[in-house]
Amino acid sequence: MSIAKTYLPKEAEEKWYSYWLQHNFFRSVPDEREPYTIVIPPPNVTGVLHMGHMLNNTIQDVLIRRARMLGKNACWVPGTDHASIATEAKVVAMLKERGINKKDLSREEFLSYAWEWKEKYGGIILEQLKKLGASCDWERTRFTMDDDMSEAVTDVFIRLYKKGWIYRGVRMVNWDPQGKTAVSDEEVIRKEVNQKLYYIRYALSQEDGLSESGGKDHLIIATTRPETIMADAAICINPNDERYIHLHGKKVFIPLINREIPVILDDYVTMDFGTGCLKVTPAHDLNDYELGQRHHLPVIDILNDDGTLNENAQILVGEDRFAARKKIAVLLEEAGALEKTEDYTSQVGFSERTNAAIEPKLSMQWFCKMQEMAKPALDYVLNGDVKLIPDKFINTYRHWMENVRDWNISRQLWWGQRIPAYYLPNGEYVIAKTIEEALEEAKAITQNPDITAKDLRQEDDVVDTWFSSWLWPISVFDGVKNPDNAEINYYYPTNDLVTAPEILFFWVARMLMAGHELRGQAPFKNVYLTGIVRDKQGRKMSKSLGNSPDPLELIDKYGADGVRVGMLLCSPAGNDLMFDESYCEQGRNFFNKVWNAFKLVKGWEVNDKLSNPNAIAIEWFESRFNQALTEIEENFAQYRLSEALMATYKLVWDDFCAWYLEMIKPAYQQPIDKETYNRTITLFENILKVLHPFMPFITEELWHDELFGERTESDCCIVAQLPLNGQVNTQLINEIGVIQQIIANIRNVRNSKQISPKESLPLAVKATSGIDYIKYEPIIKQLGNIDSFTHTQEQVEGAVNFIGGTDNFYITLNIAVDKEAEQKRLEKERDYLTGFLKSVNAKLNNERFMANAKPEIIENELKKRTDAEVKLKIVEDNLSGLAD
RNA sequence: GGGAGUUUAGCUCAGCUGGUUCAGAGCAUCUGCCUUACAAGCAGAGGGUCACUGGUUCGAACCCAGUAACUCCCA
Repeated sequence: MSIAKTYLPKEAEEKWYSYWLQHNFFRSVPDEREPYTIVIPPPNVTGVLHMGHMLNNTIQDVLIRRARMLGKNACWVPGTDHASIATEAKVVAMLKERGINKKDLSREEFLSYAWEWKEKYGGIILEQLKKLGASCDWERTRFTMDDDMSEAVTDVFIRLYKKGWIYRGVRMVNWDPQGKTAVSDEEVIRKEVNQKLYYIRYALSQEDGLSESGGKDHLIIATTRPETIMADAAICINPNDERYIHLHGKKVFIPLINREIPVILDDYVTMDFGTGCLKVTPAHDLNDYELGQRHHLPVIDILNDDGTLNENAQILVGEDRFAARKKIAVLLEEAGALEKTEDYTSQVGFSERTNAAIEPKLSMQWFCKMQEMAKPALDYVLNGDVKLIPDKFINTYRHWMENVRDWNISRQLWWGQRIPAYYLPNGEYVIAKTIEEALEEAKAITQNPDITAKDLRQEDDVVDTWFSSWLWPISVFDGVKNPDNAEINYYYPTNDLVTAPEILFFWVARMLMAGHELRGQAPFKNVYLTGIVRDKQGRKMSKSLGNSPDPLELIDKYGADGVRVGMLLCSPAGNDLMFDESYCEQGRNFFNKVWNAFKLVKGWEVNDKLSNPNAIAIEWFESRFNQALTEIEENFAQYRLSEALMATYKLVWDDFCAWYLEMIKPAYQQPIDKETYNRTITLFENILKVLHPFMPFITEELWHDELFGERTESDCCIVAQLPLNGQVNTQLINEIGVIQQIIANIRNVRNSKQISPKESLPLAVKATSGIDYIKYEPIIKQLGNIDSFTHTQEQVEGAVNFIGGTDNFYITLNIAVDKEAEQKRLEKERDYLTGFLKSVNAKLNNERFMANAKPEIIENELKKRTDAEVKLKIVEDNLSGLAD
């Protein structure tokens, strides 16, 4: 069987992915092996695959594949998240396109549309992940609104309610007027916005003849929200503000509506911001709300849920808040109440989901107490039971957990798990899993046996999506409803969680809370936090900027293996990565290199009669391989995936292809001996194993080549066991290091003298180092194209020389040596060595150094000294030889 | 305003407990090569005041203090 000139990723990818599926290699069921578990951060059903997913899932797949090859029972649970706000918005938009208004639908009707939408689009990302090679156990695919997952959510709600950790209350919430729902603090994105600061004149009440005493009949406030003046409950000034002493105890009129409000004193007010007079609008600003509470001010809510002004506003009723802002500015101007406007930039919150400007709004919501749950969740991280990688996130995490506020868990939406609260006609409510249970309880608390299900009304709100996804690592194994089942006992706690730092609080912290509360154990041991994928200019990749490549096109262009390698090459843990397609190109070049190396080996003819001349090369590479294995292992242990990949890359490209294969490569059209051939095939197989987690497809493709002999159906690279660490001959590695130096020097001489690599050269060595060059002669000859290699005690006249290790080498050329240039070069080297020696001696002659430095460091300095002395002598000898 | 982080070659990053030939890698660049696995390649080379200023130390990219720039989080 011959092998194609280049590797064709697409064919191999399709072929092997379905082969793996057919043979159930991704499947995991509990057995006696050690489990290794990852639950996928479930992507939103609304999403399409973006570069963040590519990175995140490449990392997870590398970890999972490696664990599988280490003999663990690797289980990667996939699934999707229902993403209540985002999905509901999509469905509403879809309905709108079809000419259907959500308001005209019943809850049930709307939900059936939503499910229809989910069935159609909800699995797209998972399908796309398959193209990347993701080895998830697809039989375990879960959705956060699967019946049993939802039941778990209800159970947990009831459990926490019974503990007194869930309560209902009026709070200032972040209101999304477009989604018409409250959103949590974490779902509000603050952005700098260019606004105007309106300076508005409020007339003072004249009842006590103030205009004479104060000389003024008005005060001026500065606000960015003039449309909320109708909701003002007071004007607040700082009691220490000397400019306004005359206002103490006075009252003012709100312009346009002429409602009278008091002037109150509170040192909350910053004197040097605006005019120092603050309008207090308790219904529409969190700080004002708290101020209002302190001063017992009325709460006047002038906004409807959709952001339009209501009757309480008296004017501009029905206008949208932003339209109202423009109009009221005109009205104020006309009324002579607008002093001036100024440009002003400030932070405004926007809904993460709908991008609508968030409106602080008072409303009745359900809350989950955080205090008790935050403590153990923080402790897991602080005492190291759960490791954050990189650990710089511990500080942020701690800060958040120590300042956590109660979690608003209700959402005024339909898509999600409906809150299991049932209201009685008298306004009381009961919490129950079903309406039947609710009815029982209602009868009990009201002492009224005649209550029927019809008298009960279930809460309209659903719970926040995170209230279901915080159960994810437990509920995917049915561990909420059946806390002692075999699966959860086997797979929980999971090993690694790979996610973005942005959702450290949203999700990771809450999973820790739920894990502790429900199982007394953190849900995972390590949290690997990936960076944000940015473009070359450092901008976050986004649809609106259009700066994100289409992942599937990338896979098409560079192969899944190329893209995987490309992603990892530029992804240090926790740091953002500046993605550039050239990384994928590098990945593609890499697998191409592997392919070509394979072609070389495959092309060899074996002659049984030949003896093995390559024992040293083989032993050297085996040692290097074992050394690299350790290095790779250490990198993985520290989650330095890009470095593990780089170590693999260099092992394959440099050590194996550039050195080993060149060392053993038979001359053109010459056969190779059997032993070298067989050993090389084994080495190649080991290389495929090490490469597999990074490049699953090409390695599987090559694995099945007949070069490796017959394979049984289930003998696949994906389930092969990684090679064990073997012996490392350090002396051999060091000596080959010197040999490599010598060869580089020979090539350099050729290059600088413009001698063709085809022209063989004579090499002589004057050795004192004790390296047995005879042993390495075949390698030097083969790689340096040397025809004779002689040992000498004398300097070789008229030859070019160089130092390899601490020995002096000569190449006699049949062209004259440029003595002057040679002298200059040697002088330069002499000066360098002299300087170097001086600095080493300075250390060694320093009493404090000798007294304080560790023995091995002193030993090292001594070695540096002897080496430098030897080299200096060589250089000086060569110099005097040149002078003769 | 508060907190955290970053700053090392043209780019992206390593650099562990301060001590290995006066700081390493990959990519990019330059030079020479279509050398029979690979031009998606081979061989070689150049490239750094470790942000800045002080301090500690026999010794600092690394520890300490300050400054600057950038990024993120919270208000």
